[in-house]
Amino acid sequence: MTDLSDVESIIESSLTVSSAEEVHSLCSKLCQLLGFEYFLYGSQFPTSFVNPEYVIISGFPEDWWAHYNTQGYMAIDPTVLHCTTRVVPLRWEDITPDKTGAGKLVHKFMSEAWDFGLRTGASFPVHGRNGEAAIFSLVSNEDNNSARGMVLENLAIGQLLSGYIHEAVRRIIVDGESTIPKVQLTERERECLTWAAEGKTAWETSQILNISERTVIFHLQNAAQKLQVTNRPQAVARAVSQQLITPQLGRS
Amino acid sequence: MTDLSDVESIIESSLTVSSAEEVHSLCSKLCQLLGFEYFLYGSQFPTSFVNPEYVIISGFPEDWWAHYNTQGYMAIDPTVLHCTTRVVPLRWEDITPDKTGAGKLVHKFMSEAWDFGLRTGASFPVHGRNGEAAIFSLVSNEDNNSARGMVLENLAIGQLLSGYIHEAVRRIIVDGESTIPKVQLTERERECLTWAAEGKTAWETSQILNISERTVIFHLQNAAQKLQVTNRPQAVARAVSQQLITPQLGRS
DNA sequence: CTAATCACTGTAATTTCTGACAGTCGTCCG
DNA sequence: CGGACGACTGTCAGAAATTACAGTGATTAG
Repeated sequence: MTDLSDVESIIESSLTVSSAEEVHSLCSKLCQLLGFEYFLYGSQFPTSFVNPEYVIISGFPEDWWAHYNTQGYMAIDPTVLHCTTRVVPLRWEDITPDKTGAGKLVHKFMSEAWDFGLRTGASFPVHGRNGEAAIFSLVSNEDNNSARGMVLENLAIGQLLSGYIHEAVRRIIVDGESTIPKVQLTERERECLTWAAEGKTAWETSQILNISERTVIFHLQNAAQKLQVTNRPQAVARAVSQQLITPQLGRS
Repeated sequence: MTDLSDVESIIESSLTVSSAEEVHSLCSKLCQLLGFEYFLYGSQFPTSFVNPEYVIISGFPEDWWAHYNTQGYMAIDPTVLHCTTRVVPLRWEDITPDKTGAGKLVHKFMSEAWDFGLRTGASFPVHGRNGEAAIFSLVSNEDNNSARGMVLENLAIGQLLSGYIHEAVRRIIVDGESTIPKVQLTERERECLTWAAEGKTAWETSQILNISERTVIFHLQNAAQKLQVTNRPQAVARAVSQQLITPQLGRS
């Protein structure tokens, strides 16, 4: 079992790191601490549905990672699939592809990973406040009961620390320089977008907010400009996926 | 430290529970196991931005919970605020409202909670695959260092189990009967919605997909009907928030 | 005080969306 | 084989959104 003070120290470090390199070494440290050889952090920010932004911090063997990318394995990786759809960790031993059709590819993928030293591990999903999805994997190159026991023992710690790692990345990447823009909407812009997302026309929204239809259009146009989008459906999609508008608390 | 086999048994139970009552007793069990007196599970499903669906499973003192609701405390509850914006647990001892303005209300709120026996605890955020946000709180009525130590020790376990609880609720509520409908879109409907969410007009989408503009409109109308919405922005908003359309893997 | 920001309003031309009409073609399943 | 379903296409009228024009008034930060 891992020492509580070590975990606390990693949490504290995660709150102060300020570059991707520091996150990398922090991950390495926690990886070692928990007894694993390899790690991988990856996240996807919903800046666009067709070309989302990715942030990858890899502690996987370089040749495997290169192979993974040239083969486009992300599309079939069962850990990625799990982490985009679930909120609980995936123990790699629980991956059981069927031998037919798509399962065959997954089988090949996993045996290749095994050959590169990625043998026993767990993947932790993190879903963030801005609609981003992240995965953090911890992997051992042992393939035995002791390694599997280690995975089980660290399931909770791994899930907890994945959250802190993700928030560190988020702070550095999104709130920092980055290609991922930070958009500040005004109260009115949010209101108008919310009602648009609710299916109201500009005129209907104007009745709800007791302002003129023209003003509603004005706010929606300003919002669209800030979001760098060209029309209302796209503005609504961005606002929703970046969680600039969220279901109101305390209603219903 | 909690026994690993107890945690495993709770995880297993979470996979088979089939009613809200069973979830309640499962939560009670884990609450006791970790040494707490009270729990609360709450989640919000983004079925609508104005009237979201709530699922509450309360193991809080009844009179406090009634008071909480009549006062509309959800809007100011710092644990709710934390869990809607963060992905890591909140230790209640870290809540430090300023004494000015809104902080004053929070202060009042917390001292009232203390009076009802809610004194030391932690709240765990869970963000789900369909844009839903959940909070799981574990609370002790002790207010001393041993209780605070207990919170710290169970931070990882609590975060892990919150995920399993949430998935159990999700399975029962959303995939079961429920007021939250499960929508199945066809491939074409998803494609058309995705491009609409990218800001493409029906005509532009028709060029991308090599079909007629009329057909794109047709698919969008069918999607809107399935989603029970009245126009395109709303259809896009629903599809995004229910993650019926998601950023494509392996691009960018 | 000045500049910036936000909330607000109007007109007019053009494009896009919505809704209601009416169909074809192919596949899968009982 | 018949029925259900998905993908596909067309026209037309009315409603809504987009773009571009041109402003007012209030508040706030430097």
